[in-house]
Amino acid sequence: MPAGDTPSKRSYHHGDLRAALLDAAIEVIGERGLHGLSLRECARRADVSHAAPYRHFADKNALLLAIARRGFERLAAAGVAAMDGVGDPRDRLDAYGVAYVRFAVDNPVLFRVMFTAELDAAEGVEAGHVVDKGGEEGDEAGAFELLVESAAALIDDGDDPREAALAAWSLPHGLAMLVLDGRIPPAEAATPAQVERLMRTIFAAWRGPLS
Amino acid sequence: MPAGDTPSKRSYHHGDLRAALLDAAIEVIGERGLHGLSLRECARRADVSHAAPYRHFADKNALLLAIARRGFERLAAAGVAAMDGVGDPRDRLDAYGVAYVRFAVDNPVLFRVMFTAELDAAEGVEAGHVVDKGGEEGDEAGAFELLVESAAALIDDGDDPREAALAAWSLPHGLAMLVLDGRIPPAEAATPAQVERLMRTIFAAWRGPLS
DNA sequence: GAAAAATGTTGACGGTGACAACATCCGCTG
DNA sequence: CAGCGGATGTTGTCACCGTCAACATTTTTC
Repeated sequence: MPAGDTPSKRSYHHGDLRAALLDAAIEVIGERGLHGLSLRECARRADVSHAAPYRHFADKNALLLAIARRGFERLAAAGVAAMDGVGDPRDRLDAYGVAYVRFAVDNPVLFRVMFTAELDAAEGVEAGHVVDKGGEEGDEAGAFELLVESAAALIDDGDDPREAALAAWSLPHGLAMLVLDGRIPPAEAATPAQVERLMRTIFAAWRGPLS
Repeated sequence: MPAGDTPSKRSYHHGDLRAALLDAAIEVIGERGLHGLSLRECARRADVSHAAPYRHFADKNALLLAIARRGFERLAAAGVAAMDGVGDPRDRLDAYGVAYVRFAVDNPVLFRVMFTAELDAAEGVEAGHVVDKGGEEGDEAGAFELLVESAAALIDDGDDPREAALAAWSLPHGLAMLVLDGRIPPAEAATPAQVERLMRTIFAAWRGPLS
């Protein structure tokens, strides 16, 4: 029973290892990339033995899934917040798109894990938002539903608003991916402000569709 | 010399191990996903010892990069072919987008490796096409240049055609990603024909921008 | 206060990427 | 045709990783 422990050390138990592991994982991915992530390294950074993570995550994949879940929650919140108070449906789609790309640029690791991991095929994530199977509330409607509603106001009756929403989703998603992959010349997307301007230009050019 | 060799065993040397490894790798990724790829498994499938791949690829990353290179070549070819003979600039953009998504759906492994791998940061790939440093011909202009040209004919003088081309690139790219990730409800994108119809609907809705 | 559940540790196993040293084969020069 | 050198494939090895089982410690519950 080690007595004189440093301010942080909680002797045997960690306190909130689960959260610490998630943070460590995000940090590691940011430094070494997704394939450079290892549970052991996360354990090391959390000052814990190499097998400790298995008390909180069944699997390496489970850890990534938890990260993705966190990301989807934040993305949905950002989308909802961006559309909040915006009345015109087209402006709502614009606002959503801008928030979407902004989120991706501000949280590259989360966004990558959300959409790059192969945990996709594995259940737990669906249609852009996390599925809470047997979850507590399940009140997370997903920002996609709001997209559909906004798109519905823009198209002819009889057309499928979900397809319009997909169009409204695909553009920011593609742009975000290209920016994150560095596929857009740095000259075009060096600073965040530049990215936002580019985004707005593109969305403006794209305005007028969906009808 | 070649001689009448039995279909398989070529005594000591393989014949064309490099290509065999690429094929094996694509196969493995298709079966087990990107993170399930291992050089040793590729070597096994090529009937070769576990270190043989290192005579052809400096690195696991080098293998992936070679796959990405192959993909970009084919994608560019498909894009060029799709636009060939199409006169109207807007129709050219449409044709490119359709070919783009079609390529992604038809070659999910290639597309994934092209845009998901972290080899992006490492040089060798740039702005959607492979950079042939000191390569032989380097005549690969990249389909992106054709996009820029087509977009240039659609926008006001003074606007940057590259930004318009980015808009024209982002939409199919995002759609392709979402389809590949299974993020689009299967009901919307179950069969290839369905995907193509969806694509055309989206592009039609999107028509009229860029001016 | 003891049993039970939760959490953390140690040790082990097979698989993997990467390298070094060695073996074999091919093509070329003389 | 001899043989030599480079290309290609092999064996052996090392550290690291994911995962599990067995064990230790702490907290919670009755």
